[in-house]
Order: sequence, then C-alpha cells, then structure tokens
Amino acid sequence: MINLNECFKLIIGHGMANRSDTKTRILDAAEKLFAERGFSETSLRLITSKAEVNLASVNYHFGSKKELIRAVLARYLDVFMPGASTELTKLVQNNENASLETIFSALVRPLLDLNKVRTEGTRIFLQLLGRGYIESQGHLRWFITTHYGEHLDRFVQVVSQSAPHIPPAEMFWRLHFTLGTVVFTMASSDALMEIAEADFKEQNDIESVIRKVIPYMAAGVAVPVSKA
Amino acid sequence: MINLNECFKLIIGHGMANRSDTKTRILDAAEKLFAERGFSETSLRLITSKAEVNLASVNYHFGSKKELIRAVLARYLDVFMPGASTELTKLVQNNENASLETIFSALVRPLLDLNKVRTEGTRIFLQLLGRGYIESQGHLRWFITTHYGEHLDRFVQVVSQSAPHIPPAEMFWRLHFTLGTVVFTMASSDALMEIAEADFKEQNDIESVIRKVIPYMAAGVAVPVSKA
DNA sequence: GTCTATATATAGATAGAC
DNA sequence: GTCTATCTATATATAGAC
Repeated sequence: MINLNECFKLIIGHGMANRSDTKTRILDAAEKLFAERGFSETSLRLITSKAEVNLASVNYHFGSKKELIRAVLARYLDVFMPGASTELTKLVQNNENASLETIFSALVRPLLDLNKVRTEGTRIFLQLLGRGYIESQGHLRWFITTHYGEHLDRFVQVVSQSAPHIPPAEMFWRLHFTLGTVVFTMASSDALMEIAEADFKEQNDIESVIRKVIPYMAAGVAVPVSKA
Repeated sequence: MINLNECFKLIIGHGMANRSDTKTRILDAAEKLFAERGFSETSLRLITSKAEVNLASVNYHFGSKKELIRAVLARYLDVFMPGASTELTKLVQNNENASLETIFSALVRPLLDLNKVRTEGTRIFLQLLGRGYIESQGHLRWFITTHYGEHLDRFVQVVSQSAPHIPPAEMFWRLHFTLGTVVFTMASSDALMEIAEADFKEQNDIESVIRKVIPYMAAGVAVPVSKA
C-alpha cells in the first residue's frame, strides 16, 4: 500500500515536491500576502499555510524572513530593471529631447510586461515596492540601491537631461516626491480603486492608475523653481 | 525620614505624579517614537521606559495601544484642523480665485504653529500622519475621516473651485496622489534631509521641505487632463 | 527536502497588592 | 493611580527524526 504522495515521488524523483517546487510556492504565496498586507503584518505562518508547505521550509530555503522579502522583490527587479533600462536607451537614441511624460511613459511597457511573468504581476510589484520603501528601515532601500544602482542612476540622468532647468539638488527632492507619489498610490491602489468605483462609478485597473499618475508626476518634476 | 517622592505627594496631592502627569508623559514619549519608527515597530514597553512610567499605565489611561495611537494624533488634529479651516476661510473671503499654490501655502502657517504647541511639533505631526495613512489598515483612516471630515470636505471644495477644469473623479485621484507625496516625504523626511546634506551640502528643516513640495503638488493637481 | 516539536523572544493586556 | 508579576498570544527560528 503506497499513498499518492509516495507515488509522485517515485515518478518525479525523491525529495522533489509533487506540485510546483516548494521554493516557488513560498515566493508566490509570500508576494501576494506582502503586497496586500505589508511585510511586518504578514507572518511566516500565514505564508506557509497559504502555500501549503511546512513552516520550517521558509528558513530552510531562504534562511530568514528578511531574505525571503528580498528574494520576492528580486524576482521582479531582475526582470523590470533591465527592461526599463532598455526602454530608456531606445528612447534616448530615437529622441534626444524626450519630454518627461514620454520618459515616464517609457516605463509603462516594462511594468505591464510583469503581467506576463505572473498573474497581477504589475500590481503586485508596485505594491511591494511601495511597502518596501515605506516599511523597511533601510535593509530594502540598501538592497535596491546596491543591486540596481546603475539602472537608477541611468534613470536619474535621463530625467535630469530632460529638465535641465532643475538644479541637481532640487531634482533630488522632486524625484523623491515622485517616488512617494507612486509608492503611496500603489500601496493603497486597491482601496483607491474601490472608492473610485463606489463614488464615481469608475472602473480602473493598475494600468489606468499608472496612466493617471504620470501627468501628475511629470508636471511636478518640471515645474519651474520658484525664486522665493 | 521621608523621601523626595513622598514629599511631592504631600504637596501636590496623593496619587498625582510629581513631574508632568503620567498621561502626558506617555503621549509625549509615544509621539516621538511613533514618528521615528512607525506604530507597529514601537512597543508599549519602549514607550513606557522612555516615558519613565509603568508599563501598565498605558492600558490604565488609554485602554489599548490603538487608542493611544488615536490620542496621539488627536492632540495634533484638534489644533491643526480648526486652524487650517480658519486660514481657508480667510483666504476665500479675501480672494475668490486663489491659486492652488496659494491654497496649499495657506496651510503652512497652521502647520508651523504646531511648533509652538510642542517642540518639533510640525515634523512630528506630519510624520505621524504619514505613518498613519501608510501603516494602519483602516482604523486611523476611519478615525480621521469621521472626526475631521467636515474640514477635509471644505479643503476639497476650495481646491476643486480653484481648478474647475479638473473633473471631480480626476480630482479625487490627484488629491490622493498629493496625500501620497506629502505623507511619504514626511515619513522619510529625516533620511532625505540627511542625504541632501551629505550629497548637496543643503541645510533643510521641515519648513523648507514643505516649501519645496508645495509647487510640485500644485503643478500636479492642476495639470490639464490628457485627452488620451 | 520535509516534517514535528520546540526553543526563544517579544508583543499587548490584566489581576491584584499597595 | 501606580506598581509587580503574570497571562496569553503570536512571532521567528531551529533541532532532530524521517
């Protein structure tokens, strides 16, 4: 008498989980929960129960919760960052003086491509990014800037070139205002879409929200510095 | 032989703490820690040890941590909200068609007045607001909208009137983008000011950051709606 | 690799003496 | 009103059998 589980093991190899592998199941469950509830409000217990894997497997595969968080984000950043850089390069080649709105819009395609990688990928990624910048006291900021710094620098460079009337120090502030805008919007996007639906009968998805926020941010970044 | 503590009790009444009263000491310690570290990262143990009061006194005076959080915010909102409404009223009386930048700027004085109420009051209040909107899953949002809804409605009304080319649904989104901008900026203001100092030798305080962010937000809210 | 069981830490909240 | 001591819940992390 052998049970179903043992039967699978015989077919696909010993020690290999039947369904998709445990590591992936953890990442998939974790990213959804992190995006919805935030990092500190999501326990490993909740993750492993949703993933239908053992509690101890998180530490086996990732070492700690912090490293799991980084792994969840890395899976997206490794796709998005090179994609974004490619788009920026194409843009600069074709159009020396692209507008800010064009530059921001160039990031939309790489963002939406994340939906091909995983269901609701775009929404989840942006919410994760939001949570990450807001919640974590440094370790994610550090992780992102050290691992993807060259892409970020490239972005800053292209934006600065497109708005040469903004001095570097002012641009620093405005890009952080922009980060705040997008990060907060994405972290609360579910709630905001619900309200927009209830109060204005507006149907939105993550793309339409992105399209709304781009003009706002582009106008803010480029507004002339007041002389006061 | 009586000690100093007993002596104070004899003078100012029994059961009354000598220093400022326990409730206030808790509020003062809590608001600093909440602003710096966020709500869920701040334990009652940390608060009471900084306040030099007993752990149990939080529950005695406030009932729960959630209620303490609300009390901390209420102490500021009760000053700020009426002040802001007064400024808006004055503005509308003097100037039917005030610009968005003027409207936002009208809130600066009530904000800075919080520095008179308590040391670093402005910074702490804005950081708390940022943390509150970002962290809490509803209970603070609910508290703010139900207790201060009329002031918020008034603000929305004045802004909408100043940008009549923006339809209400679009204004809803843009005001939330604005909320995100200010809230994220304030929650990370300490880090941003440090970086600006290190990288650009720029000395900033909370007022100068507010002055920087206003033109950004005003431009974003008023930018014409794209026809796409 | 995966499981059970547990170590260890820390949280919010409360009972009851004073 | 304030204290000590403790309850209860929940967290991350790990040891060791399989």
